[in-house]
Amino acid sequence: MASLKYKYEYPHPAVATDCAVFGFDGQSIKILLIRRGIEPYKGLWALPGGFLRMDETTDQCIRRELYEETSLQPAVIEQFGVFSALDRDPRERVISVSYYSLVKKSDVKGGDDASDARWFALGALPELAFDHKEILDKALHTLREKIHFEPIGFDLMDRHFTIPDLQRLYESILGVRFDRRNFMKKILQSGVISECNESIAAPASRHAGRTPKNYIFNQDVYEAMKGNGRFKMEF
Amino acid sequence: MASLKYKYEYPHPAVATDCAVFGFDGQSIKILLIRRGIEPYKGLWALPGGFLRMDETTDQCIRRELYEETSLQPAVIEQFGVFSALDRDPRERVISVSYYSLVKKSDVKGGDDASDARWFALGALPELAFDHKEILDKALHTLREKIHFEPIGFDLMDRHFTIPDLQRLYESILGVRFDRRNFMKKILQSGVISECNESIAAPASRHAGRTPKNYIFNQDVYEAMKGNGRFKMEF
DNA sequence: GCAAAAGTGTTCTTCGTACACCCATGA
DNA sequence: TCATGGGTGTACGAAGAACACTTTTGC
Repeated sequence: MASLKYKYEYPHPAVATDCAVFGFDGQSIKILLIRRGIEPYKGLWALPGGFLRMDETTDQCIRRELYEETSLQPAVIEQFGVFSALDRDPRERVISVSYYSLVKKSDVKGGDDASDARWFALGALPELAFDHKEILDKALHTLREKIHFEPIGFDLMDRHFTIPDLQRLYESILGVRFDRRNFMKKILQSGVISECNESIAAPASRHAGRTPKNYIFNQDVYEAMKGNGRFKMEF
Repeated sequence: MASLKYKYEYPHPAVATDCAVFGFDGQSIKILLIRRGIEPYKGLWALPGGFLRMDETTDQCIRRELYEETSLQPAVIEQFGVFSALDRDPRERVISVSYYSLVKKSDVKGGDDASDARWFALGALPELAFDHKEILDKALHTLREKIHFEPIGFDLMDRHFTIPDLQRLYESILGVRFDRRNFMKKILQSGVISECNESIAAPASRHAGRTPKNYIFNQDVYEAMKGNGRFKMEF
């Protein structure tokens, strides 16, 4: 048996971080899961994450674990909840500090082909280890609340994107349909995106229909809005 | 020295909970703080809270600590963040799972006269122990975000209240002033409050002016709104 | 040429906002 | 009686919602 060399006057729980990584493939929102290679729950899928070290904050911990397990270094990682049920891990008492992350398709090159990491559609989730289904549900709920008031859609798409893609992203996250004309009018009026005339490498093969225009997100315009008025993306 | 009888294979941090308790006295929003009787930071003021036990979740922990330290059993306690800086506690590595709570003046009878617990106005805060100023700032930020879309004002007031009181509460939390007529029109139109003709015990001594009407919050109306439309209290 | 998807403008309604006067109460 | 604060309604402008046809593209 391993040596028990860390000693405390009072009992301490273990602390771990977990992260629900969201991605968008042009059609619908996806979740990145990792297949567990060890017990407990060996063979089941789980959120990336791992135990906190003494020389790192929880933010640093989840970034390190994400990089180790998926090669991702996402721009956006937000902490949204803590899970502390007594029996959530059969090995010992573990507190999970939970995060969600938004990644662009173009960032994923590394982690995507790892055989033990895969993207899953929300409607086709496998059975998850631990209480990770509960964590994922809360992450999704938080994301849905947040998308109304922060331009998080752009964190999920490439720098150049089309308005129909953006609309599909919103529709996929919120599970509703919008009127194309009103969506376009609203997002354009807000000023946070502008047309982009550079020719883009891959026009992304589609099946039929007119070729949509490309746009870019104006981070600076949004930053200015935060102070004065308020960015809203409700329908 | 105390015996170190709890042993682990890997190092574990301690886990504690802290809670920013908000109350409203009819004029402005207040915070409940506790004076520390022991080192570290002895004599300074701190948020109520304490260490997690192995037989309780963090939610149970903060409720227990609140009751022990302030005799409060608040209806509303929400977890909003985790603080994990390496040096936030000089004794050992401590992760703080942080909550805010909303209490009614009428609930406070117990904890209010405890000599080591006091309400402070936001503009007159004493020096706080640990990183509790940072925790409080984030709690306040969360509260400000939330008040736009959830009727949390009613959790801070007695069951019977007046519209001017409610307006002062919103103004105090958000730090702005509203037009009386528009405020009243909006809150009445929403349907979540209705006039209450029962005579109320103490009309709350005021200095001058017409006696305001009493209203009550319709929880059921609000619950119905959550599904269909959306409760908004923006100005 | 046909099906699928994208671009474009107008009308109507709803909501937000600005604004002034009278009334009840306590000092 | 005067000062303080509460109650009430209207008019204007901005934003949201509903709505149809034409254009481009792949098959």
